[in-house]
Amino acid sequence: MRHWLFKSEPSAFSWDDLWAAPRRTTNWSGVRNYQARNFLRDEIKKGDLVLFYHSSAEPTAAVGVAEVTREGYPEDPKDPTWYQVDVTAREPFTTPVTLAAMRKERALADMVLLKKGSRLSIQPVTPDEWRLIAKLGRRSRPKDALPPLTR
DNA sequence: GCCAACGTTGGC
DNA sequence: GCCAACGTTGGC
Repeated sequence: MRHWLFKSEPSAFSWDDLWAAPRRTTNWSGVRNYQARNFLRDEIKKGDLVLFYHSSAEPTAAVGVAEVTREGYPEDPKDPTWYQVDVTAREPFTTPVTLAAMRKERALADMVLLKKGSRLSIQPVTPDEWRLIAKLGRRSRPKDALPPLTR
């Protein structure tokens, strides 16, 4: 099982939009970059986990975990140039992991997200990076609390 | 709003 | 195949 980070501008589609969607699921479409397309088409598998990242937001941050529930399929079956997957929201972070917080972690220095000029909207995350970000995202969650509302 | 960095397009 | 021009991304 692999890990990924998907960017979305919350003004276009936010974590809360995904959480509110039927079956908390959406088709992740509209990606128009070939490297990201190749991930969607060839490498992202059902059961992979996704960090949902808010770009162009205040703050920019990873805000929750989603799961890939359908592998890559063409947006248009007659012209299989662009691919989509389905993702289902699994867990909102109790504490969003901001871009600034990630930059402070030496262990995350090599993250694709943090590379200068990097703007890939679908990117791989290593298991170590995932572990740390998930840990940061789950801070301060009372043991016996219900999953929090996202807003 | 600014602008650096990037990806794509198209003339040659 | 080169590369300038252009449009977009996304942090600040």
